[in-house]
Amino acid sequence: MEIPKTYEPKEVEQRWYPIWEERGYFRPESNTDPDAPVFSMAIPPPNVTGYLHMGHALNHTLQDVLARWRRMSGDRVLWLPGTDHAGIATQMVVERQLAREGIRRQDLGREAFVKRVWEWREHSGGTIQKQMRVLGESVDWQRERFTFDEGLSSAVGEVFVRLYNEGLIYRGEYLINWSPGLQTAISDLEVEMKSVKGKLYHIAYPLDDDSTSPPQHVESLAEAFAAVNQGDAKTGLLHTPDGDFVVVATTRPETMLGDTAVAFNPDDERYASLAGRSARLPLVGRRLELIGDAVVEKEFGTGLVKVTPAHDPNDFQMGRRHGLEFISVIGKDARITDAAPEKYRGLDRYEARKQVVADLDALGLLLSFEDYTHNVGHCQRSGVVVEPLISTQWFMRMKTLAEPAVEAVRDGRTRFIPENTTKVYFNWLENIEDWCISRQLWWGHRIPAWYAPDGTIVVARNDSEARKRFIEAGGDPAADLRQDEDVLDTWFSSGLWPFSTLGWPEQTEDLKTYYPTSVMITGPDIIFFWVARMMMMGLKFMGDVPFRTVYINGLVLDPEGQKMSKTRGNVIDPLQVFEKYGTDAARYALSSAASPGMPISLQESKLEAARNFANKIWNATRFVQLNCASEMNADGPLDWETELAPPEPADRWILSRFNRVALEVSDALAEFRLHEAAGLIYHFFWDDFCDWYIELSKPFVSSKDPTPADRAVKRRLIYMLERSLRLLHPIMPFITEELWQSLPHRGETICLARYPEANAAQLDGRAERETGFVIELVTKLRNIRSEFNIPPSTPLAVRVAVEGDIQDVIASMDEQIRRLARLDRIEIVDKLSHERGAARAVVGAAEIEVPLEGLIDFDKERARLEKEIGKLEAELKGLEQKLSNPQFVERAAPDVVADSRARATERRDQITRLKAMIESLESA
RNA sequence: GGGCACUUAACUCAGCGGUAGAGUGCUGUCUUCACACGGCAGAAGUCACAGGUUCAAAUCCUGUAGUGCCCA
Repeated sequence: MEIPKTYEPKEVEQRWYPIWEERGYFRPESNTDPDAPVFSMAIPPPNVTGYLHMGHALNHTLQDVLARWRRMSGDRVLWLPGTDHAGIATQMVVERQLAREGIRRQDLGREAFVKRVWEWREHSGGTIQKQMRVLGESVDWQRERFTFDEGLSSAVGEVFVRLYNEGLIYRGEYLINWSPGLQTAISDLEVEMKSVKGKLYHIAYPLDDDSTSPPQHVESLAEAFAAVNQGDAKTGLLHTPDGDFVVVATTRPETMLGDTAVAFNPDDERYASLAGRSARLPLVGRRLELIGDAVVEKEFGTGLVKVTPAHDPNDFQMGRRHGLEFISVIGKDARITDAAPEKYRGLDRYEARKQVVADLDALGLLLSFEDYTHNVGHCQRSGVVVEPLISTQWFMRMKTLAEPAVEAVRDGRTRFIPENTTKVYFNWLENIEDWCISRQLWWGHRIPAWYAPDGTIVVARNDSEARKRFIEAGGDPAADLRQDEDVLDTWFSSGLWPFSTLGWPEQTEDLKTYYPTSVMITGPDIIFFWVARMMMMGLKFMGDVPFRTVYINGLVLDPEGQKMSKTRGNVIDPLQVFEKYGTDAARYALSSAASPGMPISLQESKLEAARNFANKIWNATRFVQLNCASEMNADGPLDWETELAPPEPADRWILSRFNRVALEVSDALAEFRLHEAAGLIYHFFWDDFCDWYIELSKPFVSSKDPTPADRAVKRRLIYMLERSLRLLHPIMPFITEELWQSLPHRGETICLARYPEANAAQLDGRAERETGFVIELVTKLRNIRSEFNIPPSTPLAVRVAVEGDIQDVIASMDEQIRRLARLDRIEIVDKLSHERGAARAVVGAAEIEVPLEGLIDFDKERARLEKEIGKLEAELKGLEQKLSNPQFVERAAPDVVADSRARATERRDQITRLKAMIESLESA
């Protein structure tokens, strides 16, 4: 059999997934144990529009590691895949396509447009699924769901009806965020605040003006304003020969066309006299009330603000509190409406701004304008500045839903990892506002509300139910009921995901079995959008949390630590990365970098290291295959105790190390420290298994005429390798399956093989100490060789002065030590010699001596030993300082004190022996 | 403006009360019969700064500075 020297991941990675999928390994039904614990996850559904990005690759890898680990550990695992119809995003994609054909969606009409979106989804919808298969994701494809499925849609209707009947969904006219770009209402969360450089304008409104015509030009107001405002604290009350004026500050002068009041803080002494007076609105002529309201900040501008109740959230509230008029002067097209003076009608909001400013200036009422950086709400999807305006929409009342969601995390029914994300979650839920759920789009779940000609609203699950209820309530059977044209916010259906995917509102077996799910792994950007809403909906409709644990993975950054974005042009395509380094390597790199909640900057060096690791695994297996062929036909993994000859110290050592690592890996995975698990396995495999265990085995496996003991060594190698592959499989599924299949194993796939569990009886402190000694001995000998530039081809001899058990260890591993350190002879002696041409070292309780006649000189050797002494003395000094402090001895934990004493004694002893070596050489 | 993180070897990051770690890079060396995507040996850090708690602080607390993310 020809095995390539270098691991070529591609072929291996293409081969296994179809087999895994066909044989149903990833279906929970592959576990036939009726008492198996259940582990379930619902995947965060990617948008159907798209393709997976690096964030998905991380997120999916982490989920797959957990799923595979739990599956191998004997759980009945359901990892449910699916996609989101992503209302706005998808509609935009298809509209853009149509635009290329020169068609607007309005030209097609609603029905044809929706059909077109479906067609497009059928056509390109498979991209994500393909990518997920490339990543090796162990999802149950037979349970795949889509938020626009029939079942999920009926869940949406059910929830809407129930919440409406409870008064938690209502329809009404309120100030909402309007996206002029998308021509739809959007929720608060879809508004992105961006810092924008604008201007702050100060505008004067005449006070107590009873004229019915707009005010005329006023001279010198600006100078008067400047005169009284020398310092920081501005005054907005001007007394002039032309009368009194109030000065308001605004960044949006065009909205003054809709002003219906001027407000100040009631505690602001400057303006106490203004209460009850009125002002006249320039350019329009409307009379404005002067009102006191606590939301006005005394420090902002002059402390006087114009109030535009129809175009600003704060002003809207003030308008309601004070019974002000709501005048909508900006329409959904972001142009000035007919409610404004004729001159401005039809102007775009920014043109209107220029015009208003010019006109105010002409009147002498524009007192100043200055550069001003402030935050402006932008539509997250279209990027257009959001226009707050009054519109009739559907809303969900959130406060009563939010409380149980807070409570469930507070009392630990759901746990967040990392723990500090709970603060973010609490903060949002505790300050939650009602949610605008209707969208003026065509792609989405149509709002299940019907309107009768008489204005009656009927909310029902479907058309016929609506009609039935309408008639029952005394409606005219002949009346024409029309369904609401609008659709629901995509997140409405996403919020139901953990139970709608399991069949709700039907009480299915799956729902009973897999809800609540075990873990939700998702990104930090959708804690509010999604996690919080799933919590609320799950608690409301299932009476229990949707998941026991929420793991928030970090952002994936580019190699410079910058956020990836299309505008920056630094987006890394995961598929290209997976192609270049191999899927297993990329998965390893992501897992090993995933410290919970921490951002990951994707360095090439990490990917290279992971690729090298994969190559190492490949070659270690190659070594075993080439050298242990005679033992490869065993029926399954061998039992260490009964089928292998009595183990040597090195065997007990590796077994002990393996069990220790298996224990630590399980702990790490259970606590979601995947990066730690990855590192543990890496170092066990590379350092312990490859660098030492395989090397120690070489004298035995290469013999042409193997003894029973040699064969036992080979079997142990196979045994350790097979178990190591199982330990690694959740992180690197393809290479481990490929190699595992080539070794003696039990079962048809490593996916369903048992995850190695630590066996406490196989932990062996003594073996670890003994082999630890051998490792140190070999390392010191290699160090001597390296220090004195002795080529590997020159064999050396060593004399070891040591007592007791260690003599036996050396004797039993004589051949291995000689091979690893390239020695031709190891001699046990009572005492070292005095010869000057030799290098010496202290190894634990032993002393060693390497005769190097002619290769070294005494001065160099003394310098080397003194350097060693220097290191030991530095350590000893620290220890002695501690131990001489009575409070340390008194108060520190007894084992810490004992440990320090033991170490101090050992160091002192080693220093003494090293010094004696130098002395004996000097006197020689 | 408020909140949450981060600042550790040249770079990217673990560690988060008891002897400073990894990967990459660097230096030297070896084409030894698994692997040069490798072996061996090695150098490299006042753990941002300033206080405090403690017998003991990279680790806990407070403050300062810088960086990032989130919310308003």
